[in-house]
Amino acid sequence: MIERALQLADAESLAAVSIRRLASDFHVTPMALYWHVKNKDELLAAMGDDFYDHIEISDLAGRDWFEVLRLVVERLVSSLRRHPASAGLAVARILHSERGQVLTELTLSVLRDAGFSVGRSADVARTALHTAVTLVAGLPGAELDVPADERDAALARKRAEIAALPADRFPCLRVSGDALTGCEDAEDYFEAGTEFFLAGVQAMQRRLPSGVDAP
Amino acid sequence: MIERALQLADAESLAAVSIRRLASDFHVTPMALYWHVKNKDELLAAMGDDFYDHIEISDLAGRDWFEVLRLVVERLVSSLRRHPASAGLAVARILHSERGQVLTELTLSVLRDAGFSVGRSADVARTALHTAVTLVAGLPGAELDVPADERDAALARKRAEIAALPADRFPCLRVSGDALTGCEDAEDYFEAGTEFFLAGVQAMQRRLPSGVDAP
DNA sequence: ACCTGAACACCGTTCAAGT
DNA sequence: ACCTGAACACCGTTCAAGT
Repeated sequence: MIERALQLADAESLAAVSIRRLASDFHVTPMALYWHVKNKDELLAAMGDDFYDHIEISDLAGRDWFEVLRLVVERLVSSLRRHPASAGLAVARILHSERGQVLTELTLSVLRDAGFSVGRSADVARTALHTAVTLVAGLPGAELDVPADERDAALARKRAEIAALPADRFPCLRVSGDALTGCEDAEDYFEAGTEFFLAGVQAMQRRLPSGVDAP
Repeated sequence: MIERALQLADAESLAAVSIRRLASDFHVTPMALYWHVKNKDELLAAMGDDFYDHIEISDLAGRDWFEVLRLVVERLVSSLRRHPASAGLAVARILHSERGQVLTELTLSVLRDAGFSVGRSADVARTALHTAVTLVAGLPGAELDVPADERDAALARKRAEIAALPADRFPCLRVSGDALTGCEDAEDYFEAGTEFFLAGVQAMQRRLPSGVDAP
């Protein structure tokens, strides 16, 4: 049922996921679902939890802090990519999911070891999750708020609108139209996004008082 | 009407914004609103456009590219902070809003001048917007998905749950509970988030072949 | 243990009609 | 130019009842 909801979100949109719609997919009355789930919020929660249930974390311990951080973002990204239309649900669930808790604890602990203060560690950990979610949910050209069979048309419309802009006032925008609305290589995109985040963290660490832990 | 919708989103939640609810606030039938707005999507679009209508851009030209980039993020953030619960609506509207187009053109043009390729400029510009939205919508402790009068209680519940975690397995999480769920100083938070983004951009620029434009 | 039927309070939206 | 009434197809949810 959760799996079906995640599929439905990707195929049509997260907005298309409803108790009644799922019930009719299962040839059952809407009220039948209330046996399996307390209410719709719990359904969405279970969808968000799913992402953490599919992340490998047991092999992360005992590595360099920076490598752990990179792996955490990479694994978040690849887990979220399984169901991009629901990726946003993961943020609210990380501290309610058992594995989300373990992942957070591990991330915070390597950041503290690297010299970040409690506050900064929390900032970086939060940003790691937000980065992963934003990368996946914001993949240019994915058009996740639109049914799958209308995505090509929606994207074409978007590009036509940019191309129709006056060339004298919007020269950069016009040459960047395709780059803004689409993505040549998704793997490159996710790797670049992850590197961008890691570069920010490194810059932050360089400003730390070296040799001693931050307060 | 748009202003009322934005207020309602902040006071209760974006989900509370409905045609029928707005109509009843104005002591009018739901169908009356359809005279002023084509449908609900157009209402949400107008809410998203509002953010760009309140950004000053005319004084941005003729400055150093890095200063422009900082100002763009800062102004996006302060405009989005006017109505944080609706901040997410801005992403879909930037290229449909007149001032959003101008802002994007300006941003892309300073990035191109700084030596970034078309693709990288698009990446950085997109990330600038996503950063601003994520910072505002993700302000720890804001609890924007919950009615304003339940936010304190929701936050307290969240913190209690973290405090109830087993101390042996989640030591870092427990000491970071408050830092993860709340924010001591919002101004510091937004400034640090902006600096984090800018540090990533700087790291990216340092990798550029110097003296020549990237392909 | 799992599902149904009837009911209620909500949604967005259309269309013809009113002033 | 601006609003209403009635109607339709959707929502989530409760509660008592069925097997």
